[in-house]
Amino acid sequence: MVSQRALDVLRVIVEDYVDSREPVGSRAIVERHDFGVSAATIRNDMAILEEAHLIHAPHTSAGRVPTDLGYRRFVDSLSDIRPLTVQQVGAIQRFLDESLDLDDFFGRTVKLLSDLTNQVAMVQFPTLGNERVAHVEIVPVSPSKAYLILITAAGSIDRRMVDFDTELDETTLADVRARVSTTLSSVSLSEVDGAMSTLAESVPPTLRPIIDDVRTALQSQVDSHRKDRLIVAGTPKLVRADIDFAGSVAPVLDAIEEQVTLLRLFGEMRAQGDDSGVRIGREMSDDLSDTAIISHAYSAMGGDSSRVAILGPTRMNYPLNMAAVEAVAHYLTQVLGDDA
Amino acid sequence: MVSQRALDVLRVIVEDYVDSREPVGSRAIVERHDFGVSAATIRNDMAILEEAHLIHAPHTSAGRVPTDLGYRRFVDSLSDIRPLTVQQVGAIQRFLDESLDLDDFFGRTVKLLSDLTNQVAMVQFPTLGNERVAHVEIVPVSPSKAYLILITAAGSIDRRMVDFDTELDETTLADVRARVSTTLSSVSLSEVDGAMSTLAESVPPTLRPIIDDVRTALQSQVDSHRKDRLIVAGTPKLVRADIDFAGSVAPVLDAIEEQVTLLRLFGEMRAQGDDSGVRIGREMSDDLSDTAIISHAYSAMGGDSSRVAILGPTRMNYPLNMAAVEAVAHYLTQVLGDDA
DNA sequence: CATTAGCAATCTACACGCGAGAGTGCCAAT
DNA sequence: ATTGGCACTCTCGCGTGTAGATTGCTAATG
Repeated sequence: MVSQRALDVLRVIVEDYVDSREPVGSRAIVERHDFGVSAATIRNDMAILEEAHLIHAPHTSAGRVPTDLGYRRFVDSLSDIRPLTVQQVGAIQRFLDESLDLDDFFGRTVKLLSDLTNQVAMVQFPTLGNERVAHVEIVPVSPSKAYLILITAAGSIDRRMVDFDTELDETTLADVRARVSTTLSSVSLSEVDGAMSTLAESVPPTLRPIIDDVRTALQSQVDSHRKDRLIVAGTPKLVRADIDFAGSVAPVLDAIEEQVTLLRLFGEMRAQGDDSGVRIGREMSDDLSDTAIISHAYSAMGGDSSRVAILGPTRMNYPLNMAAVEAVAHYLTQVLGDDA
Repeated sequence: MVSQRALDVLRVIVEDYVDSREPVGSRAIVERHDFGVSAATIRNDMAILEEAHLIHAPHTSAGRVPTDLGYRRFVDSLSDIRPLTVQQVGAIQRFLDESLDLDDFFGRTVKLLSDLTNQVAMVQFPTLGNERVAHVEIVPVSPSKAYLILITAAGSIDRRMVDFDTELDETTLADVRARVSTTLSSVSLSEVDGAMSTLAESVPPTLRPIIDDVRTALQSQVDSHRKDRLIVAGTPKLVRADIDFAGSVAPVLDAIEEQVTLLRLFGEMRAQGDDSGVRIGREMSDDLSDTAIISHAYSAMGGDSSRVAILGPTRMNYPLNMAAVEAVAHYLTQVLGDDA
C-alpha cells in the first residue's frame, strides 16, 4: 500500500529532481527535509513507490527519478494553483494592450508566455463560429483565377484562391462580387453556405457555375477557419534544455514544425472537456517521450474554445508553469471574449 | 605564392571535408585524387595554404579543415552553377502551382527549398511598392477602436488596429468608410498618403481628426508592408546537424526567431546590388560563426527585390545548394513578377 | 628549383584499470 | 513499523598506455 508519507516522499523527489537535475537519494531527502524518520525508512517507502512504478532508479547506486506516472500523480495532487501576483498580471496587461492587431496580439502573447515560463509557448488560433461576415472581396489574379477574401466582424481575415472553370471579364466579376457581397452581409459564418445556396438558385444560369465555385471556396474557408494554426515562440529554449532530453530534441522540433500532432492533442483535450490539461511523456506519443505539455482552454468571440499551451521537458516546474498558462488563458478569454 | 595546384588542393579539401565530415590529410588526398605528385608535395602546398589562412589544422596530428576564408575562396571560384535538371524544375512547378493563396505559396516554397537542400530555408516577404489598393475596410472593435484592413490588387492583405481619439457611432463610421474607400480606389500604395491628405482637407471639420487617425495607420501599414517578415522552414534540420556546430545551435535558432539580424543581412546584400550572395561564418556575426547563408534576390509585382535564402553549417555543399536557391528564386520571379 | 622519400615528433582516440563515492537492499535488533 | 549497520553494486573521474594518423623537416634527386 502506498502510504501518505510515501506520497510525500514522491512529492519531494519530484521537487528536488526538478530543482537539481540529479537523481535524489534517501540520504539527501532526510537531510533536506524534515520527515522525522531515518533514511532507511525512506528507503522502504521508495521501494514501495518503485513497485507502484512512480519512481525509478537509473542504475543500482543512483538515487531515484520520477517516472511519467510519478509526475502524473504529482500534478494531480496539486490541489489549487497559486495564481500569479498582481504585479505579474499587471505586467501582462500592460504589455499586451499595446498590440497593433490580432496577429501581433497573439505574437506578443506567446512571446510573453515563453519568457514567463522559460519554455516553448503556443497559442492555437481561435475558432470563430458565431462570427459574422463583415465583407467579402473578390480580387482577380488572372482571367480564370481570383482571390476570395473574407473579413469577419471581429477583424479576422482569410484568403483563398478560387479557380473558375470559365474565364471572367471585369463586368461579370463586378456583378458576382456585388451579388455575393449583398447576400452575405452580416450573415454568420455558420449560415454562409445556406445563403450562398439560395443565391445560386436565384441568379441567371450563366452565373450559376461561377457562384458555385465561390460557394465551394467560401465553405472550405469557413470550415478550416484558422482553427488549424498554431503560433509558436521560444523554440531555442528547447535546445538550451537539451540535457533534459534523453535522445535528441529533433523529433520534438519536428512535432512543433508539423503542428498536426499538437493540434490533434489539443482536440483530444477539448473533447474531454478539461479546461486545464497536462500531458506527460508517453501519454502523448513516443516522439514526445521526454516532454510535457501544459495547456489551458480560452474562448474568444463566442466560438468554440481554443488552447494556449507550453511545452517543456517532463522535468519542469509544474506548479509555476501551470499558474502562468492559466493566467494567460484567463487574460485571453477576458480580452477576446468581450468582442463577441 | 599560392600556386594553381595549391588552389586545386584547397578545392578537394573543401569537397572531401564537406563529404566526410573529417579533417583531410595529405595522404588521403593523393589516394582519392589523381594529382600526380606525392603526399609530401601536397604537404608543401598545404603549408602554403595554411600561411594564407585558407586552411587550418585542428591539432598537430590531424588533417586540415577549410577556414571561413577558404570556403570564401572556394565559393568565389565556382564559375557557374550547374542548374537543376528539367525534372527537378518540373517538380517544383507542379508542387507550387497547387497553392491556395500567397501565404500558402510562400509556405510551400520554403518547405520545398528546405527539403531540396536539407537546410533551413527562408523567404522574405516581397515589398509591393507599385501595388494598387483593391479595397479598404474598417471594422469596428469597440467604440474607439477599429481594424483597418488593406487589400491590394495582388491579393496581399494587411490589418492594423486604429485607436480613435473620439468615440465613433455606426453612421459616422459608415461615412468615413465610404469616403476612404472611394478616395483610395485603385490608388497605388506610394500615392496613398497624398490621396489621404487631400481627403482630410475636403471633409467636414468634425471628421478631420478621424480621417487623420486612419491616415496615420494606413501610412504605417504601407511603410512596413510586410517587408519585415520571414517565412522559415526546416529548423529541426539544424539540430540534426548539431555535430557541425562547435558550440551550440542555440544562438543560431535565436537569430532565426528574432529575424532582425537576418533581415539586416538581406538589406546589406541588396544594398550591394548582388543578386546572388553567400555569407560565410564570421563574415556575418560571431553568433553565426559556424553557419553560412546562401541567398538570392527575387522580385515580385514590381516592388523592390526581396530575398530567398538557406542557412546551414559552413560545411555544406555549396554548388548544389546555390543551384537550388537560384532555381527557386528564378521561379518566384517568374511566377510573381507577371502579376504586377 | 620543384619534388620526393624517409623519419622523428606530436597529438588524439580509445581501451583498460583502479579507487572513491554514493546509494541501495537486506537483516537483525528495537 | 522503524532503525542502524553493512555488504554489494554501479557510476564517474583519473591516470596510463598504446595504436594510429599526420605533420614538418631534412637530405637526396632530377
